[in-house]
Amino acid sequence: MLKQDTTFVSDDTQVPHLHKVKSTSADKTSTTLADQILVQIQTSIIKGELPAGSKINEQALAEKYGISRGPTREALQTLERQRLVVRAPHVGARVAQLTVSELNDLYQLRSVLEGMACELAASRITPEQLAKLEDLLATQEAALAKGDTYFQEEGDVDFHYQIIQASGNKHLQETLVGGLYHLLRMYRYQCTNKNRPVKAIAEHRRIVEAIAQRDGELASLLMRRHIEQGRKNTELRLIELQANAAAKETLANIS
Amino acid sequence: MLKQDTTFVSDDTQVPHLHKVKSTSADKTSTTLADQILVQIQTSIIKGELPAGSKINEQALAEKYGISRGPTREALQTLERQRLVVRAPHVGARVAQLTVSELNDLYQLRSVLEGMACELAASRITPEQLAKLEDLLATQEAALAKGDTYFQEEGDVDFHYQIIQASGNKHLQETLVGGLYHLLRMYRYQCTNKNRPVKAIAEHRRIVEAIAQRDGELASLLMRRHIEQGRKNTELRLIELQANAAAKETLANIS
DNA sequence: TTTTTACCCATTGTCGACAATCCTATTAAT
DNA sequence: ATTAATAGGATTGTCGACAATGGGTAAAAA
Repeated sequence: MLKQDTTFVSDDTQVPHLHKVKSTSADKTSTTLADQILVQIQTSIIKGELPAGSKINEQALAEKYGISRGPTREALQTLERQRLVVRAPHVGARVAQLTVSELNDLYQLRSVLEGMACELAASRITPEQLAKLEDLLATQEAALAKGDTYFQEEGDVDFHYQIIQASGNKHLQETLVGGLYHLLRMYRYQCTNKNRPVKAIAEHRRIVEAIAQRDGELASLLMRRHIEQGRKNTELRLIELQANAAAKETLANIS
Repeated sequence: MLKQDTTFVSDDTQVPHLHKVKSTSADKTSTTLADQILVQIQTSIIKGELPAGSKINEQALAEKYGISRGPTREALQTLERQRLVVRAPHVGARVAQLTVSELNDLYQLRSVLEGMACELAASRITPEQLAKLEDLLATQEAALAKGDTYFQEEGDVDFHYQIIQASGNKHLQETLVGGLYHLLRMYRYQCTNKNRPVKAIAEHRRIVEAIAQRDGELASLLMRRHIEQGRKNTELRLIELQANAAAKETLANIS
């Protein structure tokens, strides 16, 4: 489920007192307006409701969520940090474009970083974390038996997330979770590779085993291969997606 | 000199048509207010004029630069992305704290990323980029002969920066330059290790040679060792710095 | 027709004021 | 004396309006 908010305050149980002043109440989330709409815009982008490469109008976006441009701008800046949005001064924000070369850059970097995470996790993971990881794996395998594709996707994100957590390196965590993962999810969602379910889970199992045996080198190798598989898969889908788009484009231009 | 602005538009040669309509022309400053004060606050933090761990008051900061809180807040959010500032909702911003464990996390990550950069650079660097890199190295060696410590520091940043550029991986560049490098500079500036000048330059030379010979594996190894040297150096200084601070603290409490 | 130029409008950047929240100091209670 | 509760002040979050910039359109020149 990839915890959204920003690190600190890991476990707080403060009662939010839910006194909504404006708009529809019944929100579980309190903190700040910018944070609330952030996750909404996020999912809009990842799902493609805001199409890749399209321009974003601050005013329109603000009105859509019933707030002013202030928090909207802050959310956009956060989305820029997450690589989901590109902004230029005095010009505005656009949804990130999905290109093959960027996909490769992204996965290349991810591969190195998660390889590093595995190596660290192998030497630092606690028994509790390991137990949680194995639980998750069991859940995934159960879901696989039922052919549940949605939880499959979520489970995969969780799997990688837990290993990153177990690495214990704060900057690594921030870089991956705060910076790269959202864009990754966008590629994966829109290139809709659901998927190679059987093999991926099997690869997960082997990675966990390597970590459990404290074999960081092996875990890292397996993870990098696992990610490379995902990259190939996504790349193929992206190419055909773009071919379709290009075809539609030229067709429209001719008519 | 670590190029400040935000990636995209790598090589454009569009003529801006310089048709200043209003205000005084001949300003080098354009773009946006937030960007302008950003670099000022940046250097204030890196140099320790805003002490590590200290609270930042938006209003006071805005007044100091003669602007309103709006752009100030945006600059602070950017500083958060650069790891120089930590913000909490409804509480505010603090300058990042320098700790030994974070230093290690940071350098560990940096080591992996710059190793990766070397490997990519070795296979992708262009003759022009290589020439520029060797020029820089020559300049550094010349500066070393004169014992010029300031350009030494700047030159080192430039050296690593050029290799990162030569890697050609956009996300890697953004992660290192946009995300990690500023905090790194802060550690290095405040732990004031000026330095191990002779050895560092020699290491630089060997790295460049490896890249020129397209030996990415060797270049990566040398780079990782080079960075580890820097880490050790900085760690020692940081420890004694914090020991001093702690001593002063207890002394003040006793009196 | 094509290119250049000038203007207008849409959009972003900035400001000051108000609302909501947190921190602190003072007071009250055990 | 120590802790808990409360009120006040200080600081952050949000809003609406205005200023400044860029893009697009239409007229003018080639």
